[in-house]
Amino acid sequence: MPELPEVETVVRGLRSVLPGRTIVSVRLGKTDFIDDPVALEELLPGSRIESVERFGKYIRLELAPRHSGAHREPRRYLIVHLGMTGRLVVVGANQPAPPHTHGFFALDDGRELRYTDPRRFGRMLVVPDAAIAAFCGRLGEDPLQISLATLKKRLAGRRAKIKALLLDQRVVCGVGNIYADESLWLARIHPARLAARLTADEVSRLRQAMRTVLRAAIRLRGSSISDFVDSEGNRGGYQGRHRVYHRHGRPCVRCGASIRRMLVSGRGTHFCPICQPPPRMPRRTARKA
DNA sequence: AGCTCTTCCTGAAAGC
DNA sequence: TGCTTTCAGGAAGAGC
Repeated sequence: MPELPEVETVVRGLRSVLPGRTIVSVRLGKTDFIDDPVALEELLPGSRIESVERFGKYIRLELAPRHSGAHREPRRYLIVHLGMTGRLVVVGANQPAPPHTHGFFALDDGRELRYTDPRRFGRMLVVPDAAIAAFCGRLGEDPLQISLATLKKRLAGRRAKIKALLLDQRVVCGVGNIYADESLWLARIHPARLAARLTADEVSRLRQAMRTVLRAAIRLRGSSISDFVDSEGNRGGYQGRHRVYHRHGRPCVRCGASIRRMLVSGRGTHFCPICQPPPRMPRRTARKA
């Protein structure tokens, strides 16, 4: 499942080939994951790609304004979220397309940007210049950028479990299930701890753990669990470095205890029961007699 | 308001 | 062995 390191890997690949290229035509397959398919078909052809950026788990292609006659259209952005199983690759337009390829964006150099997504949990939309700040503004800060003071502020007073908040993109953006579990293990914090109950030192360790884990994962070009591949179709290398994710029943590399799996806020959650001590049970309300 | 649960979808894995 | 059932998960929206 593409999270921050996987999306960063895809973005770096796309950045090496897309800027300067113009989209010449658009062909779509299934469109139920696209906000406005007609907008993609009408607004993208003739648009030159200026830059490729990541924000959270989103990919943002900046498109230069088109000129229609004397009229200059607004700058636009193509926003792509890979969801669970989305792939964004650039290949020769004559290459056969794998099943579930629902977006074909032909480029002016004979290649094609393609979007493949079996489960269609991804998302694709065009956002005009005037709306892009609001769209990006809904997200919290990037976990590689956020200051300790800001993170403390975001968690202060929150009675949700810390893992649920790490997955909430309005708190920090880009962390998903794998890197939430890996970061909490490195910081020695149980995923079901309430955010408001974390000590200042624990919040600091958590921030540092996210930075360590995410940077290492970027360095290894992400985790290929199910079918993640980068923009050239290559698998990542970080799946071999997972310490808890999908390791339930196997020994903790730090203390040897058996890694456990539980549900936290409906998510499969992996942790070490020794290194990550569980929260004390909430005080039971007084019972009559 | 804040938090958790449900829903969407398909392929892989578990179950019989 | 092979078919059927269950499950995983990002994020929007419903429900409590």
